[in-house]
Amino acid sequence: MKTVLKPIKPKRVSDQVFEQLRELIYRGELKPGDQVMPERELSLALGVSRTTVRNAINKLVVLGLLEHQQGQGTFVRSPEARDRHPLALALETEGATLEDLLEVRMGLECNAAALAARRATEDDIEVLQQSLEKMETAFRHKGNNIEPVVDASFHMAIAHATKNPVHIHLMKHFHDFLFIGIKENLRLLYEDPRNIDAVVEQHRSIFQAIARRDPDMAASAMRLHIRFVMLFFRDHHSKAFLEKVRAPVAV
Amino acid sequence: MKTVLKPIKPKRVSDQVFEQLRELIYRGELKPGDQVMPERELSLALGVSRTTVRNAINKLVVLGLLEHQQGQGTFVRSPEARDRHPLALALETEGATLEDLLEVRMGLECNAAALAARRATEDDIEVLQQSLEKMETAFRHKGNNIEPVVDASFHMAIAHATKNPVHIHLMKHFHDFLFIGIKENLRLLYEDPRNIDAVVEQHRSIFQAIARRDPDMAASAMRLHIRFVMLFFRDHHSKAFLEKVRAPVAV
DNA sequence: CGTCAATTTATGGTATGACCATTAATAATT
DNA sequence: AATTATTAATGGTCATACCATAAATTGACG
Repeated sequence: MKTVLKPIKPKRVSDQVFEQLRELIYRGELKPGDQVMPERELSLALGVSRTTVRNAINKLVVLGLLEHQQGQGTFVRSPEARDRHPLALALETEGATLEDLLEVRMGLECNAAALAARRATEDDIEVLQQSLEKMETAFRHKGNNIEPVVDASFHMAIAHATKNPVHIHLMKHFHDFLFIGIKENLRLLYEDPRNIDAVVEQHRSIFQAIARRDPDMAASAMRLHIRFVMLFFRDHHSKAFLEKVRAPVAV
Repeated sequence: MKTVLKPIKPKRVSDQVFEQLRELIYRGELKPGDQVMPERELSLALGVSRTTVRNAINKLVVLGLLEHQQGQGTFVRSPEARDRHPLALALETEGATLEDLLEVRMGLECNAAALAARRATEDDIEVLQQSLEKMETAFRHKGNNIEPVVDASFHMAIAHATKNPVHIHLMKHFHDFLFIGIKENLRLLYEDPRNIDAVVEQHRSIFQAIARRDPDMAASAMRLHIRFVMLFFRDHHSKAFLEKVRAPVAV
């Protein structure tokens, strides 16, 4: 019989720091514009040398997630400022549309939702619920000022709940063109409170399905959610197109 | 009058080193596969600290131009290899299994099959058919000597038929660790002619569904195919896995 | 009192030098 | 001849000190 060898991980320390920081950004705990802890503090807090911390941070700087400002600090770059991401760029040259992105997510995430419904731990469900509540309260308090990152964190939480390292890796690595690329458009979606309400409701359905361990319902709820977003943009774009046609004159 | 001021250069030392090295690569003085001077030598030759040299090199590594090999040196990456390895390497350290990969493919490719059924052109269908026939004849002539690449090309053909640049892009990046990484295991699958026969049959089902423009059937056929491979690897030492897969499968 | 320059402070950037970790080549052992 | 230890080369990490830059604070001066 073929023994399953243990998956040893000889990770570099700086890579582990890198992962942690990237996670903070993707989960929204470090929002665009935020200043990250100074290198000296970080090295102290993590128990590693400043050299190692610097390597990790530099990596994030090169990837466009962070930005150095000597004498001032290191800051999280706004997504709009990092449209130069190689992947995002590659997609543009291929003429990818928002709908293309959502189509792929349809396949990936419906499957992921089903897997999550089977394997989510109590902790996973806890995280999902928190993410959901975060969105609900943000909606009630600020009205139309919802950060797209809250949306993304919900989907990333589902990814983690699948316990599938390939899926998790995929979502992390391609996060930029799976979410960031459409952040501006998401703002459009969130301009209308009715849409926020609908999205929150859809998220709740997904959450409940996962919490009840119902894979089919989870996949189905996710499908409805993504389809909703898809239809919104299809509709919105056609509307914008019509407006352009009707008002062809000056600004 | 406003004179065009010189683009002042308050360059960081490490950036200057970075520029020099990048220039060497772009000008071809450092060709793919070449080893770059060890960090200690470089720092001596350039009259800067090793720290600075390392920063410059790390930047090039993140950008994919160089590649570290601890204990061995730092090498210039070939342009073709620049996109691939990071994913496959990262996955290994996370202990991803074959089943994890197939799970993700389940989501991606079932969706893709449905899309392909809707959008495939006559040319796409032609390519799919050729890929299918290639496998069939290879099976009849050489028996158990099927190259995994034939399998892969079928799936890539479906990806192209979706007309979704995001999916195509994803599959390209996926290809390396999705197919090449499991070459050995695929050989195992193809050792048994019955398996080849089954896989060919499954591919034919997928093809027919796409040719008949039946999205649901295409997705369903793809689901059966991937599940077959999944179950084979889950317990390929079991003689009776064929019976298991013939049994009703609810997904 | 207000303005502007000097000083302080916080933070990233560079410099040394030592040691750890990994790998391939080499020597030693059987 | 094959296997096993040793060594050497190289990237990775650590610790400490100091340099460079930019904001905040202070203080002299009008």
